[in-house]
Amino acid sequence: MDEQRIAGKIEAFIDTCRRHHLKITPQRVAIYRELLQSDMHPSADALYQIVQQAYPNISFDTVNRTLMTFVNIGVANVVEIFGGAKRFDPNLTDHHHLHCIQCGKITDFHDRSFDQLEDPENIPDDFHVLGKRIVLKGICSECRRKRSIA
Amino acid sequence: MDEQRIAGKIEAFIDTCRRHHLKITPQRVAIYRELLQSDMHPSADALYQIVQQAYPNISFDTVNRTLMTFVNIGVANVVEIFGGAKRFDPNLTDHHHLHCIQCGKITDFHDRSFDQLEDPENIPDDFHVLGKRIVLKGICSECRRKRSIA
DNA sequence: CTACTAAATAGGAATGAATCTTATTTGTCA
DNA sequence: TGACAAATAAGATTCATTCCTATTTAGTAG
Ligand SMILES: [Mn+2]
Ligand SMILES: [Mn+2]
Ligand SMILES: [Zn+2]
Ligand SMILES: [Zn+2]
Repeated sequence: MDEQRIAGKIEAFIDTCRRHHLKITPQRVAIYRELLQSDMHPSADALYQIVQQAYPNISFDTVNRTLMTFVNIGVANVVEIFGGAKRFDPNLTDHHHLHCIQCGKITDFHDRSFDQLEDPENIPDDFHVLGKRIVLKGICSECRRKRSIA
Repeated sequence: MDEQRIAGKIEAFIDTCRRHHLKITPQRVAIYRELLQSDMHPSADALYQIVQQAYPNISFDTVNRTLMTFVNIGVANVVEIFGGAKRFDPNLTDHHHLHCIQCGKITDFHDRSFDQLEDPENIPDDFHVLGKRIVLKGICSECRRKRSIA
């Protein structure tokens, strides 16, 4: 993502914060920026390690709390995992995930036909669907290579 | 699931254990039986509470370790979650999940057209797909009712 | 610009989930 | 039946998350 686009996203983020009467703190903006720049669906701790480089005495709690705030105001999501630490995603567009069961890497993929799937008929008719995601479990290229060597 | 069907499943389970050179312990069978009987995708702790009634001095570690063994030998799966404790699923058939973001309940649904979806074209061609699941996030009927009251 | 106030932060304690360690018990098989 | 590797119970440890509280700060009104 180029710096132009990031700047725009951060503008919009700041607007959203204002709408929710949240203060624009340097920590919040830094965390949001690093989340945007990362394409790996980082955990709170992974992001903490990164943000810490610029803010040496930021606390883990601030990173974690802030990420959950992002989820609450709708600028990020927690993604589906199979255990371990929560992983965060700033990509709000319709998309889906590849999940490497070997190394835990989570990769985006886009697919119009998946996005356009109708909600199924045979679900309890009083379940109110808010979002849909396809998760593909498998082995990523890197792990495949390592495997074929081993 | 009727007792007939459960008995059959347990037979098959015992065979699988033998094939993997795993001992048939009363704990293993009890944990597997309770997992089968539960349709709520229980956590290790939830299952521990249940199995404990019949085996008062079973340990949590045994339940947890045993569930992970089930995953390893392919008689159960860890299902996709958005944080919190792992949830286990003995249903190996092609199916998908409704996820209540309010109460955390995970409900099965079956849908032929979802099962039959082709793997998408535009994924890294060296990602080896092992399984596909659709997750619908939303609000379940109970939580909807509670909400409309509140 | 200054002062005020509610919100946010840092840092550490507490809780929850999963795993590890070790002594003991128990299936399995000869 | 006896030997032995595997499995278990119980508690300790590690990792993830949330809570607590004193301090700092963004936003705002004067
Ligand atoms: Mn994503
Ligand atoms: Mn299921
Ligand atoms: Zn991988
Ligand atoms: Zn619910």
